[in-house]
Amino acid sequence: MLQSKLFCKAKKTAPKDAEAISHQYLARADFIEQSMSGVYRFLPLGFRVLKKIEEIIRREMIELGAQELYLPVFQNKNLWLETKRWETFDPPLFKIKDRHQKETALGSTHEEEITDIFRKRIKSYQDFPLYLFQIQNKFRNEMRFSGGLMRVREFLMKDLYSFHSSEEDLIKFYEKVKKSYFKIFKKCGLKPICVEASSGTIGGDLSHEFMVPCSIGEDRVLICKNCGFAANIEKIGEIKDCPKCKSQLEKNSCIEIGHVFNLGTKYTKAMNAEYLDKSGKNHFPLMGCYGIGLHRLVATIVETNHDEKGIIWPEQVAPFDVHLIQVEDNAKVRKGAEGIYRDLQKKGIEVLYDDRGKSAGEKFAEADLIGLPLRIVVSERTLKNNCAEVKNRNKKEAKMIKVKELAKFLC
RNA sequence: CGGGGCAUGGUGUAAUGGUAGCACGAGUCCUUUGGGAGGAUUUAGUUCCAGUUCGAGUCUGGAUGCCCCGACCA
Repeated sequence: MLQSKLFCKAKKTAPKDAEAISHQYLARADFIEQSMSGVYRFLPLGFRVLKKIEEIIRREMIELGAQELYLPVFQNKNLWLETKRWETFDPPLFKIKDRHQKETALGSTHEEEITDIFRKRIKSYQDFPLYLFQIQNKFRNEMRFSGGLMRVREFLMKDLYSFHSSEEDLIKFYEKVKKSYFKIFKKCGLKPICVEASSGTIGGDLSHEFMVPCSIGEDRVLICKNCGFAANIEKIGEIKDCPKCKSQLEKNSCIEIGHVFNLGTKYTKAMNAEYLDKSGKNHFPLMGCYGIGLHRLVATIVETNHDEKGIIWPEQVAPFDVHLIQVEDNAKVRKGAEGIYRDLQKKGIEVLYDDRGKSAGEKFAEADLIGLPLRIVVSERTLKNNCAEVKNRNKKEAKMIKVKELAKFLC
């Protein structure tokens, strides 16, 4: 991608309302733009990040044996009446009326939808287990929106639902999903801790949250450094000593980036979704649901991967792999840079090529702000030795690499 | 939903009730190019509706929007 053609234009100043560092950098680097309170537009750079994360998650879900589907945003009121969640307003639904005054809602979660699909076509024990997931926008009528992408009213979410014929099978899968979540978050450059949580309004007997320690986090988590026990303060209250080993607990602010629930038979019972076992007896299947909020994930990645100059994208979620910068806009330098641009692209490396006539300092500052993992500088000075300068965004020192060996060096 | 705050070009800011100005950005042209360059030129603003006043960005009332704190959440 030629930066001269890139729709996103870096800015020197952030909107004055942006307090969270992730909000400031994402806005300044022009990844996102606010449209209204709690609603954000993803511009081309931001969208590329979203797509990268989506693909990491999708691959892991498929690895788990889950099948992807796509459910409607419009939710049937009757389904929500069945589970008695329509009136409780929990999770906070956006209720709307059509022109015939018929009520419907925008999806805030999809347990009702998925259970309805399930009960219409699963009748036998032979169909278990079943795993279905989607990556789709959720709408939540929260009391308040805050922190840029941290808490918004419309956000992209991966939601996975599992159906089981035995508790044992559910627990086994539940643990598998937890492992898979750790893999996903690691690829996103995050090191979350898994904590016991209260299930809140989604319901169920058991749930775990994935928490990333961060000062702007809204959750308070108690961690035992001795035995590794960790729990949301919401679940266990303000206790001082570890319930497992009696050591002193440490209090941490955390961002919740994922949540897994053992729902038991809450939804299958409420919606009368039954199946027949071997002996022809009716049973309610057990359910699990597992969510990751992608907008918050983007914000959390930036919150925990930046320096005073800008974002430092983890490799796998960066909008491009390489930021190629030409210093001095003359025929020789341009020819050198264009050659590298073509070579790298041929190798399947995604390159953002700064071909603009801006000053070197300005280009470097913008490159640091945008935060691609690798920066390659081409100038008269480097070309004199048939070299280009290669620098990691998260390192101070740069290396001179022969232009001919660049592609090989990077692969 | 309760409490607090703010509202001026795209962004950040100024203007005793009396000419809406500055900087950055953006556009065009020229000169520049190793850490946010210079010149020329162009562009664009008082959230909305009432009221007070000879005169309102400024005062009053209302609406709307946005931010922060609490409860809620991925």
